[in-house]
Amino acid sequence: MSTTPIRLLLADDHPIVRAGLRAVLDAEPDFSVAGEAATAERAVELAASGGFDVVLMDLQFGVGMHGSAATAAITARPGAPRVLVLTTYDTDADILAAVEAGAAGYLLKDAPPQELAAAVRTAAAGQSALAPAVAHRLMDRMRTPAQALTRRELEVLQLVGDGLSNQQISKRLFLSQATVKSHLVHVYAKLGVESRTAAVAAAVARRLIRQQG
Amino acid sequence: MSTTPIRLLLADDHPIVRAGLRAVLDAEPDFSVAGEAATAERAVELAASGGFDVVLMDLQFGVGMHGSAATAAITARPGAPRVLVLTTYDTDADILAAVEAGAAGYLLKDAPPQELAAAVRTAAAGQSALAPAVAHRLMDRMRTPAQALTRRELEVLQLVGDGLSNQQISKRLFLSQATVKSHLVHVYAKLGVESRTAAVAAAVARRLIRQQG
DNA sequence: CCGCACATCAAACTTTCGGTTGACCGGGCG
DNA sequence: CGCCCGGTCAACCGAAAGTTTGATGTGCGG
Repeated sequence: MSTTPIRLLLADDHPIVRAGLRAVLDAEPDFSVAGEAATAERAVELAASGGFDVVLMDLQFGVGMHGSAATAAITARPGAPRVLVLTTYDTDADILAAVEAGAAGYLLKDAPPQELAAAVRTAAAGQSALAPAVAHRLMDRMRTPAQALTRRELEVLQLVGDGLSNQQISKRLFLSQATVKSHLVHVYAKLGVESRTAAVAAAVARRLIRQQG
Repeated sequence: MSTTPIRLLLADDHPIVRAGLRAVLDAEPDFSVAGEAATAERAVELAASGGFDVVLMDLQFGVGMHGSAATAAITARPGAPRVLVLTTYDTDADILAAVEAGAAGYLLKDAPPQELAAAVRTAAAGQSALAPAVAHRLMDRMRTPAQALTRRELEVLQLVGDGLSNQQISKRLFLSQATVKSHLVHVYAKLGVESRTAAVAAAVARRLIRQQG
């Protein structure tokens, strides 16, 4: 083992979660929590200033930059620390965004502490660390490609989420109702649901569309 | 100050959050974390066995009983500990359910530690502890009772937002479809919409219900 | 005690949505 | 070039959602 501890940066908007991570990780002799950030912007700033080996990054911050954007900003720099995403949701959109942003791992917050510590060591060693459940979801996606919604399908789905009827959507987009239905049928198939409200719920959960707020 | 510490029970499905709460609260000289529960069921069990003054209760557990149900179960017993709800969302549906279940307070997880400690002391003293943002929402509701949704209506609407059909909702809540429709008709009238998706969109915009994410 | 709000249910009705089938067109690619 | 995919549309039918009317029970406050 190395003689210098692994220096960690904790990025989460919840003080309670930061305290929990600090308590759990500082208990490990080879770890050293060297900084905390309550916003994604602050995490990018601190990571750029150097002095960290691994960043533990939340995805959903109350306000401001999203964790995946921060991850991309951090990993884009040469000699950047490894970023380990630690979040509550294991949705496809979140996982893919994190992986594409260059995350070295993806863990769920309900993971037991020893699993978390192991993942940090794996990431520090330059390897990938995916939670079993997350790895499983990625495998699923690979097995069934063509899950991605087309631009037009997302456009229709967004309007459904805004509360419009097929009639209203068809007028808004200068389409026939038949076309709107056609798009929605494809959306239902891709999302694995069978109603418009379920499609919206699934799409919001996967961050495919935005919900006002 | 009293000579005996306030004994706490932490109920949250995330080990990290429990560790964080423990770290933050054990630092207070007059607090003593006397137990942890990873499920709502376990929290009810432990609370019933006695030995706690205040329960810190999360609302969303990954599986099993909901936090508001657990709160109701705990506060229903004579000599029960005070329950302080500590969650991520400040929607009407969650807040009303918690308050009606007998919660002594409602805090958000992004609250600073000292606010949390203060709320625990307030709850232990037998008073109500509401986060400022939450208190404000409750005030708003009182001021405009006309279009306020009843608890039952919110409950139905939340399930609609989760993508369930009337049939599924009726089974989930042990109602007839007629009753579900009846509630929705009232919801539509109060929100000024005329479809379920529009109702969900309006409710999310007004933060009446929670949309995952 | 009476009224009112809330929650519950029933039945019949209209409208919208969901699912299917089939079709046309334009563009990208082997 | 021929093929497939994305986007467009039509007609149809059954299922679900939404509308209307009306009714019952319960609890709370004037």
